[in-house]
Amino acid sequence: MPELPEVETLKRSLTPHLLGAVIMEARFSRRDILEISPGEDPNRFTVGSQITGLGRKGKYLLVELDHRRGWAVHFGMSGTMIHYPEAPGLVDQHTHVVWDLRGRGRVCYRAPRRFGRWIMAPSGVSEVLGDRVGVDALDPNLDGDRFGALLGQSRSPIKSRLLNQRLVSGLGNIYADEALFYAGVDPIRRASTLEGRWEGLLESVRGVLTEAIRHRGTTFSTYRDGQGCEGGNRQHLSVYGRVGQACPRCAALIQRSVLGGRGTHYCPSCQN
DNA sequence: CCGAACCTGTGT
DNA sequence: ACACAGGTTCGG
Repeated sequence: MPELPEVETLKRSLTPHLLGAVIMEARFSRRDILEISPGEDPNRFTVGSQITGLGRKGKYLLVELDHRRGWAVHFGMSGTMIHYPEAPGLVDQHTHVVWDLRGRGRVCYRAPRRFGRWIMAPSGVSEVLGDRVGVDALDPNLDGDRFGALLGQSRSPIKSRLLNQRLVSGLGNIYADEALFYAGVDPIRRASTLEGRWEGLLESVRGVLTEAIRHRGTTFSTYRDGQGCEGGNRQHLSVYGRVGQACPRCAALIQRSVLGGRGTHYCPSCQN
């Protein structure tokens, strides 16, 4: 579910409640969503620590504990992390992590489909992701040339390149489709043929992401921010989820196809 | 590179 | 019963 704008919204909405809090008690109820170093115990690793910062890289929420340790949290398709001012909050069979904060309520992580992951970082939460997450799409150091150099070295469809988190991170199915629409680029166009259009595509990527953050993310069904509130960006989407509706630019009908196994939404007339 | 796999839930 | 869903990884 959450792509970059949703995780960014989550981070911002959780920060005032979590920053500086001490984790009094923790319950990790499913081993299979944890990536932990052998011999480490998630509870012992966590309990008694102070939350010293919240960050984000791509679609990962970085929870920094004291002594440079922490957790890198991924939400898969259906994950949520909600802060409740007091217990119990929503705890059911899909709630896999619960943290009780001293005097500051409780955080519950739910992931009904269990595609999410908690990656333990015993030394450096931003480094633990290694090369599985490339430069963040909103990183100011990313420019058109670098963007093109990263994505353009392949004959794969440009949309598949945008979805590859090892190259540039943060885009998922919604915002890849939206960015390609704004840039006027056909999703199946081969990446190696985008010569001269990288600057424009990167501008479109940044545009759709920052607008979505401004609207606090897109909620189709399960996305919620740190207080359990829905995002308001859905009504601002141009093509995603709008099959059969008029293109906002040329009034042709938005189409849907399947690319790399993902539903792909585009205007057949504006995008080439 | 595509499809399948990993999961549960929802809508037709 | 079947298709589909905001993601990632693996095998062929």
